[in-house]
Amino acid sequence: MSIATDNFLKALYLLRDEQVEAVMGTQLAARLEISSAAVTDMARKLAERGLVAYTPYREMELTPAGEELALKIIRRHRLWELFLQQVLDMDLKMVHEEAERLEHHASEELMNRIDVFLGHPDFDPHGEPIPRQSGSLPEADDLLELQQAEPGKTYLVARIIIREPEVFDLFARYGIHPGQRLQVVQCYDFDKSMELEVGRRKVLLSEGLVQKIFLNPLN
Amino acid sequence: MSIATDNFLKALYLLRDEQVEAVMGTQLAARLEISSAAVTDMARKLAERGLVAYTPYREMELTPAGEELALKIIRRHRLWELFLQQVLDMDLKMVHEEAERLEHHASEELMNRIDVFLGHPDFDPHGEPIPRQSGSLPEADDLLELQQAEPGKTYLVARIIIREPEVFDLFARYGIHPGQRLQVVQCYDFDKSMELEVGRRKVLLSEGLVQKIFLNPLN
DNA sequence: TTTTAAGTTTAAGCTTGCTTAACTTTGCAT
DNA sequence: ATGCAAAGTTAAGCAAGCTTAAACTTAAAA
Ligand SMILES: [Mn+2]
Ligand SMILES: [Mn+2]
Ligand SMILES: [Mn+2]
Ligand SMILES: [Mn+2]
Repeated sequence: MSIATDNFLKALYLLRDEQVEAVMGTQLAARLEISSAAVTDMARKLAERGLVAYTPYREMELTPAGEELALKIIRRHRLWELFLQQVLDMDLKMVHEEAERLEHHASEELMNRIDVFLGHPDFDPHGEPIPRQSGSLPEADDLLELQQAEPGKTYLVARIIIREPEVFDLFARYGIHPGQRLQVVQCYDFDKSMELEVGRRKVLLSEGLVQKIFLNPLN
Repeated sequence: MSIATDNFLKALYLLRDEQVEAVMGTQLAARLEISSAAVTDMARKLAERGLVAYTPYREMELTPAGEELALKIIRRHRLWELFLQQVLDMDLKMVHEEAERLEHHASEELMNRIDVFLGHPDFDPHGEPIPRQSGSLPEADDLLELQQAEPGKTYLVARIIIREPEVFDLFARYGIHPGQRLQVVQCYDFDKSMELEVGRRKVLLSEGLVQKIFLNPLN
């Protein structure tokens, strides 16, 4: 497995996971920042190796073998993220960028030691589940979308799903991260933006930002 | 900088450091496990970039710019080694192999955090000096070669220089590692092998093994 | 049913880092 | 001084992972 195939399998898994529809080559190309010609190329190669189910001009899917590999890479990524955050106190954005590279270069043995060091953790610093060595995924509690939250009640940020690097900074600046407690001050139904109280501070979030946040009720 | 150039510059620096004579292409080829044609190729490319002083059919040398880069990579390597040993309790052999890859893939920022976490350490787990961010090298105490050690006196292992993977295991099995105290039991002048007491155990070392060990007198 | 736009594939080509095989140069031993 | 072995270089070629441009397929609109 090379870096390029690691990243391809991972992107295919994550895209599939994020949406209802089948994954199209253009999406993969956009996510991986390569041309769609390169995507076709890689798809053919991985199909030959039995990792991707692929028919020309049709959407593509991971085979069970491909999914198994994808989960291994995601496990590495998320273990690195948590390790770097816990041990070296790196912020969410750095941690992701660093893990994007380190995921390809640590031995199995090293990853297992990191796993043990962290006490076989279930979630990474974004609140995303860390696949286990067996390939199974820890069950997340049923999380509440921030949209569904009731004004006045207090919640705990459980998970933040961000793709855009700028947004990491934004949330960091406003203190929004997994584990943080917050309250809804008001919902603006006309454009679905919300006003929150995070710590002592009031924050206004657009719909796009609101959709990135998932909560657990605080007992 | 790519992995191949990183490794080339590092190997050139270390070979130069290990021996009196100038570095020959064959040595570099052997160390990097590539053909000498590939060495010539890389030498030309790095000469163009001002990192290596190179004239065809003559030995090659790092330029000051090349040396600066080499030291940066060595710094990364040794910081990773110490980090993996201290934090994840990996053994000397694993630590080296892991560092051989990780040295190319961590950001400056991550390396600095590791440096701070370790308290700006001066030596790696082999006893080799860790180049500072400035590029300077911590001065090692004047170490004693094991050959020069006097029977009866007690010493501290300060530094172990190993290239051969099997030897890591051998030394590990006999408990020989930096920080370990030992005594010379007897020197066999006829073939320069030595008998040591390491911990409670007696060990016989051939000349080749003896030459890998450097000591500090114990007060 | 034809047209069109979006998406995909093919073809040709580039770069890096390597290979082997044939050669040239160097310097040492005779 | 000559000849030879060791070291180094050149040439041709390969694989991976990309690129752009042109050709093609699909599905949906007109
Ligand atoms: Mn991530
Ligand atoms: Mn990656
Ligand atoms: Mn090392
Ligand atoms: Mn390396």
